[in-house]
Amino acid sequence: MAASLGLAHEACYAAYPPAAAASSYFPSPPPPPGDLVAEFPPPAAATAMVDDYYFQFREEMGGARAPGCGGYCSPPAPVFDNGMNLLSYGSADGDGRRLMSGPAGGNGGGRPASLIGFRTRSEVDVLDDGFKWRKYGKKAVKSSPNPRNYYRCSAEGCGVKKRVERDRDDPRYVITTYDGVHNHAAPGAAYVCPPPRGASTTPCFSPPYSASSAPLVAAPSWNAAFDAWKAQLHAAAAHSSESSY
DNA sequence: CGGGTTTGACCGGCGC
DNA sequence: GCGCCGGTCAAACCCG
Repeated sequence: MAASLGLAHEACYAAYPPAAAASSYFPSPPPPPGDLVAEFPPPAAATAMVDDYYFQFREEMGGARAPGCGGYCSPPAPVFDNGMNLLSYGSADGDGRRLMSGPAGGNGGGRPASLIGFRTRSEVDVLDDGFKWRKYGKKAVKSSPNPRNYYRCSAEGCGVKKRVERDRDDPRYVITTYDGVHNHAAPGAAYVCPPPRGASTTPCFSPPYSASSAPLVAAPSWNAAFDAWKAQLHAAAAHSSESSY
């Protein structure tokens, strides 16, 4: 079965300052590929490369500026059915340990069915991503001075979970890890648009424009674009392995 | 009163 | 086997 890309929602996370939109999303430079995939065997070079390219992809696709707010909006945060282990993103914390874990994340049974995490520079801990979440736990983790919060999708029958915690090294960043694929549409796509720097830090939660006219990368095209990227990467990886090994 | 949050307890995996 | 740790449960609590 081909790995499918299940779109999580149509929200966007914004980060500022705008001038550094891309680097606001991800560490600069990105964490070493080895860290990204260390938890998910096999840590094939190709996989690491895909992860690396994924950063670039999101940076390139994430520069669309949302009118009416001071931030830049990233593409929708995807939740992937990644049988291909493509999107396991997690920056290593200070100890070099994984940030992501979970029933499927442990090495006991293979890779996670769908797991993606990302960093967002935000002063609010919980970013509205268009889905309704219910908090079910809070835990102090040894590897970080900041507590980790656990959320579950409130939709009946939807088992998607997410973990939210402040970056240990830079508390200005929120690390959100999604685990699972939503089996329903977002109840209300929300756009989180931090105001310009210096202004109130209260995010706006209503879309500043209709989804149809949004200059953001629309969900389907984002998926399609990423699919194209994957195809390129696999082709490149195949070519590279042929010529290098 | 219903739904969400808080928080301590509990459980299972893992390393020693 | 034991202790540590992360993840989850569930009762109490809070709030609209």
